[in-house]
Amino acid sequence: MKRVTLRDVARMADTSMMTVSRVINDSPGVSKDTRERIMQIIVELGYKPNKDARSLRSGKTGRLGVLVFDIRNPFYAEMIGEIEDLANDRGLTVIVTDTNRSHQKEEKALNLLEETGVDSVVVAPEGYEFKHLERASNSGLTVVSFGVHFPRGDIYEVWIDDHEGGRKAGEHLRKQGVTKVALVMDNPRKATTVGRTEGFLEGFCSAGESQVFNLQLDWRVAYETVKKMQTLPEAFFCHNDMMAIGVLRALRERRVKVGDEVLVIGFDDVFFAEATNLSTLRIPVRDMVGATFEILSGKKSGKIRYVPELILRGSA
Amino acid sequence: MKRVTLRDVARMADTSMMTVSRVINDSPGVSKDTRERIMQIIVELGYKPNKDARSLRSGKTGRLGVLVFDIRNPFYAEMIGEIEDLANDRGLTVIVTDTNRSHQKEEKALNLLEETGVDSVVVAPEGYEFKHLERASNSGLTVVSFGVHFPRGDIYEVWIDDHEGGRKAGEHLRKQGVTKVALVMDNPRKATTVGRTEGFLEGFCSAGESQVFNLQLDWRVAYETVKKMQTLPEAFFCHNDMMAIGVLRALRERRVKVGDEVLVIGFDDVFFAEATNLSTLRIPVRDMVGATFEILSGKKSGKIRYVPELILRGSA
DNA sequence: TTGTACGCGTTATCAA
DNA sequence: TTGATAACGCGTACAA
Repeated sequence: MKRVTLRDVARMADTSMMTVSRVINDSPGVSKDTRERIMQIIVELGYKPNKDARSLRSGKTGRLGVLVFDIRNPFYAEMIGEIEDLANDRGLTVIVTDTNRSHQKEEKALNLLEETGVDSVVVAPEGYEFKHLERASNSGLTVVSFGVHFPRGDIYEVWIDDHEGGRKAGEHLRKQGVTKVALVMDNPRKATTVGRTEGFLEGFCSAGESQVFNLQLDWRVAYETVKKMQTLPEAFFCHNDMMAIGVLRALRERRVKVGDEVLVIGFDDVFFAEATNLSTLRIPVRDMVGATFEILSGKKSGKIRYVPELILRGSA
Repeated sequence: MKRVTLRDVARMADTSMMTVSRVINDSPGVSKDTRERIMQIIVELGYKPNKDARSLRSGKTGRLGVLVFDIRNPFYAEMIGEIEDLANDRGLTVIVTDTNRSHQKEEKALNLLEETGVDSVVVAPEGYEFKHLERASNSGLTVVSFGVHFPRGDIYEVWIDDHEGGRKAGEHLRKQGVTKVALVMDNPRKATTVGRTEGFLEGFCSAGESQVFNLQLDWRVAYETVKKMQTLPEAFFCHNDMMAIGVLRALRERRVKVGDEVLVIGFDDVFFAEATNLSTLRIPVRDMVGATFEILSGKKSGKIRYVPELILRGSA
């Protein structure tokens, strides 16, 4: 099963490799006759251009790297799905890497992608450091930070305004008359956590008592934490829907009526938020991926901001 | 920012490209001195081998293609996550494509992967046709079907015994005294659907009345179907956990006590099954991915079978 | 409109 | 132990 090459096609068509090359690239300068004849032979032989040779020659890889923070979180799966759709339309190959919630792995994976060879990288970063992103960007890669905002970082971004999202949640709970609230958040070193927490407290106006938990980003941890709480607050604001689902489970086991006795708000609006009737802050993934590709294609640049929308369902 | 090549390193080290090549490949035949000297220069210059050139030269791409049926379903996200882990250990690059529940797209994506160039493909197929898999396999690619069994297909498989899984569910419900059950299944043309349905009916022993719905694989559709049902059965057996979550939502809105008045069993055991207390048939994704890599590395071959385990939680 | 020659970065082969 | 040369498959520059 030897691979069919340009040379084989040329030989078969009794012409030069160059002419065949022109045909497969739709370049001008080939007569209709020759073009058709060659086309036929290409189909006959089942010729497929070798992309590695092309990349080697052209310097462009036609590959797009995607680094996600946690592929098991449906938010990122959704993001990948949307990216794939657009990438496919543009004939790009998508290389996905799960950084598994580890900053160290994020750096490693980024290096690996550079070695593998990609034209650009979309990163949903851990959100603490950004030096590695800048470095990659400086070394000639187009880098887009997806979701996370680094005000002092010099990289492209399609970011979500965490502060504003938090504010909306806080404001809503205050208006609902909530006075005692618990925040089930991620690591406080991250920009995301700080934004959501501070935004919330601003919107909540210190109207009452608030307690902040900074936990590992894992629904099970959230579950166990709430399960063990001595006294429950009147509401929970969760770092994302995954954490929220853990909280919901704990509340269910404690036989608390969610949306009535205790309110819960998540963040992201993944599919199971709707399916489990969870109020949450919607991140417009699809639009954001669209913007990402506009950056990749050079139509836009800089830092593009999106604001989450508060989606009210049964839980709050 | 020109790329540093082997030639640059060789020039700098005042030696030949070949020697440098030997160093970066840990090949024998280089003196300790030269090796160390070259190593140092490699670090100094920040040299990274160009994988495209390597692939071109060696014929091996170091790339693994993964085709999943629906990346938004956490089952597949989990599968990808596990594959990534093992691929990383082996220095493989993973190229993921979501076939978006479309057989047509599955075929297209497979072709695309062949053009992109991969050494092997793991495909979680739609599960109706398998000709395209055989074709790809015959053209020199290592193809592994993940999850789906094609008894008459001549391709490697790491498959899950749907029939046995269904049987376990049916048997359990029968023993619970259920007599009226509804099956919320996928397209009946698929091997998976047939296996789960027939297995269930066998285990259920036609002990009572059963009604089969063949729906589009979408939690929303499942939700709407159950929402509209005139009379409810005593139990639901769902094609997967995604469908089950739709059923659960409908039941909740109908104010039915799940696990008490109506039982529900899913399939897959994704993370939200545990979080929402859903009984289900667990597919050992991690083990299966391990087996997949044993096939890829040539340590195993043929068709490797796994049996789902019935995980009982509150819903049944 | 068509063809020739060279180079992209690497490795296999063979010779020194 | 080291190096020269060719080749992997393709595209660009230039010539015909």
